[in-house]
Amino acid sequence: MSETFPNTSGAARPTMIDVARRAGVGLGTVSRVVNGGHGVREETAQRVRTAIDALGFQRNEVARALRPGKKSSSLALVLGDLTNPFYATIAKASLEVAGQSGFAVVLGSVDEDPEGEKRAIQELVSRQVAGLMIVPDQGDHAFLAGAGVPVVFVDRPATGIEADIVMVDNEGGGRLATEHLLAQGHERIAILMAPSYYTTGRRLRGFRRAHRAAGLEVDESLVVQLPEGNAESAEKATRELMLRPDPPTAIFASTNFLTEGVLRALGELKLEPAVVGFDDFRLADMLPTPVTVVASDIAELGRSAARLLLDRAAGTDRRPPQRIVLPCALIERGSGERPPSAGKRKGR
Amino acid sequence: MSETFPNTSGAARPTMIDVARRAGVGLGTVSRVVNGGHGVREETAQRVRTAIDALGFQRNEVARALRPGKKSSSLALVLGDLTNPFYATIAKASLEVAGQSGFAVVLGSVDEDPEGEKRAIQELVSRQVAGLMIVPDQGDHAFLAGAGVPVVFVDRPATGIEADIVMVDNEGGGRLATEHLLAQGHERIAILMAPSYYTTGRRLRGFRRAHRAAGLEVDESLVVQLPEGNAESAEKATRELMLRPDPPTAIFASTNFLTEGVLRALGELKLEPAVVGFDDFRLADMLPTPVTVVASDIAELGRSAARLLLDRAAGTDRRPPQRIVLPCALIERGSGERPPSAGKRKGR
DNA sequence: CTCCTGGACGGTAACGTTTCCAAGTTTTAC
DNA sequence: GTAAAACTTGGAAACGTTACCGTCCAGGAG
Repeated sequence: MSETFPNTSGAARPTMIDVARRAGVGLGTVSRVVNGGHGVREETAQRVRTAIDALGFQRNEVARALRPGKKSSSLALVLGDLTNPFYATIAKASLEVAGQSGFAVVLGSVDEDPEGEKRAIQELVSRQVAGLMIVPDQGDHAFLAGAGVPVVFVDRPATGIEADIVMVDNEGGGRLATEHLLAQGHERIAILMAPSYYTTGRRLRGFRRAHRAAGLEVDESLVVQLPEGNAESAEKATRELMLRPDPPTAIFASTNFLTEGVLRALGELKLEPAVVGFDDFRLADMLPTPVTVVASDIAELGRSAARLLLDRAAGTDRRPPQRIVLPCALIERGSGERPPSAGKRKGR
Repeated sequence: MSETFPNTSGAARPTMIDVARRAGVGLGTVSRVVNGGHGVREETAQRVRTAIDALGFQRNEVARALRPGKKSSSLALVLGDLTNPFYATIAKASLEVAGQSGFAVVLGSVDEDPEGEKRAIQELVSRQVAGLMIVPDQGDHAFLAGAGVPVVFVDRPATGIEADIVMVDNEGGGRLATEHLLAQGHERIAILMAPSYYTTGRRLRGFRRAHRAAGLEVDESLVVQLPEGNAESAEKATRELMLRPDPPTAIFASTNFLTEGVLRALGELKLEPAVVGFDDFRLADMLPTPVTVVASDIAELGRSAARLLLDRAAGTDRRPPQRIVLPCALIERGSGERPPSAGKRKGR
């Protein structure tokens, strides 16, 4: 039968008052038992617990969160497209850590829209979350300072507010990728960058550093700033790049989606320059030429963020804003180890 | 300036009382204005709005949700591994729809653990969410009946409670995939199934139906029940399957992760039986042999679920439990169009 | 001019919890 | 044996909002 009608035991879920009445104790005592039972005689506590079980009582978290100081036992996570495995991994990892501490996670997904992000964040704050984990867009985040909620930024810093941040070593990763290509003898390396992401900028910096360290000039025409951060955009750019009279012999794709686009274009053109991508992705090792990437532990990004935020929310951690930087590692799979001469048409 | 210091009126965020004081009106009036402003003179309403803007007031959703009847404006979504693009897509889509109606989504991720799911759900219910979207595990969900919250099941039904459900046409999809392989002349088709999922069972049913319709017997030794639903498990099973004296000439992988495992094994063995997977996945078209799949609109699954739940929560929809079934379509890419004779060693 | 009607508004009682304080009870110390 | 200290316990006051119930005022009808 489809519970169209309130259940027989009465419509309302039992409250602490019901429990107190049933156990023959005061309201305060029930509360104490529910919150760990300190300062309650074991015998009394037992009686209360019996009543709780009998009634199927469950604390109303909303009422609890109403009390001043007591923030709700929820964290908020604001990020972009969950369909991007990068974000999904962060979400999963932070969910796990939060869950272990009895915290729920409220998700705010924002499709890379600066104004929408602010709205989403404020909605979440109005829900009295205990803390915010944000993968920030550009734009000022100063409005967060007044919110009275601890904030941890993930993957990239935000302007206008000083807060904890967990990120990967973008510059180091960019440098690693580039050095690897240089070591194969490549001298004309293109870099594809998503538009105005902080991370991409740092990766470019590593790219430049590696060149400088090798005593090479960066050909600025090979530094491609894409209009959009998706695969299509990268595919188009790659096609143009490779059809130039002086194409690069290697490509560094600064983002997982961009890597996909690059590979799509190359597959179509039947060209095989060396390719290194930033961030690992599923099936990277199963493509016609397995893809070499610079990767970091994205899940750890999410875990660290959640841990840090929980500590802040609990008031346990009163240190000044932390900055956690996770290392990147190169995973050689084939596409990044092609020599410069391989950039010719396949099967020449 | 970045509001580093609490605003002058005191650290706490402003409440309706602050607004009322500032606007020189009563508390009730502020509430009326915030909730649509009926029964308030325009002039007064304007004064209230001015005060709201001046103070940066935002309604405390927690306090609001405390009132009886008023559920919080949050939906809960309980699902498995967000890292699985299938789940991620559902999450993203439902988030979008909910967001458009001003609802937040609280996520409960459960790693396919029957007991953990119950705990997670109860935690969410205690947060007074307005509705639950659940991708259910096995196990009885009767305990939901008393929760007094509308429930929509996603992707698979649950026992013990009658509720709305949104799912894909698993049987039809399984039949479609199988018919396609049969049409290529395959007579020995293996099916790989994740353990005890409802969906997998239906897909098998379609598999059998297609055989029967073609007047063929199913070789039960080719119906492989995997111990786990991951790629590794499928990889191992595929290896064993293909090394048999009488290997199948085609494989139907009933899940996206399983498809991956199958391909991994085949790549290693350098064998090329026909392969059809259930559910599309990123890069499926870029693998050495592009992968033919039976796919459905997963995002629509999430959207429908959210829409349905919102209607239920609002009380708009009082129809008996609905059952929405989305169609599947075959996407031919190559791996499913190989003839039976191709199942030999590559480049023989 | 008075009475009545109706809209606008102010005040107050919930909602279910936590926290504080006072009162009661036991234990400890002398 | 008494006083003080420690521990239990009950009750009441918040938290910020909504809903209801009056009161007040304006305007129309008689």
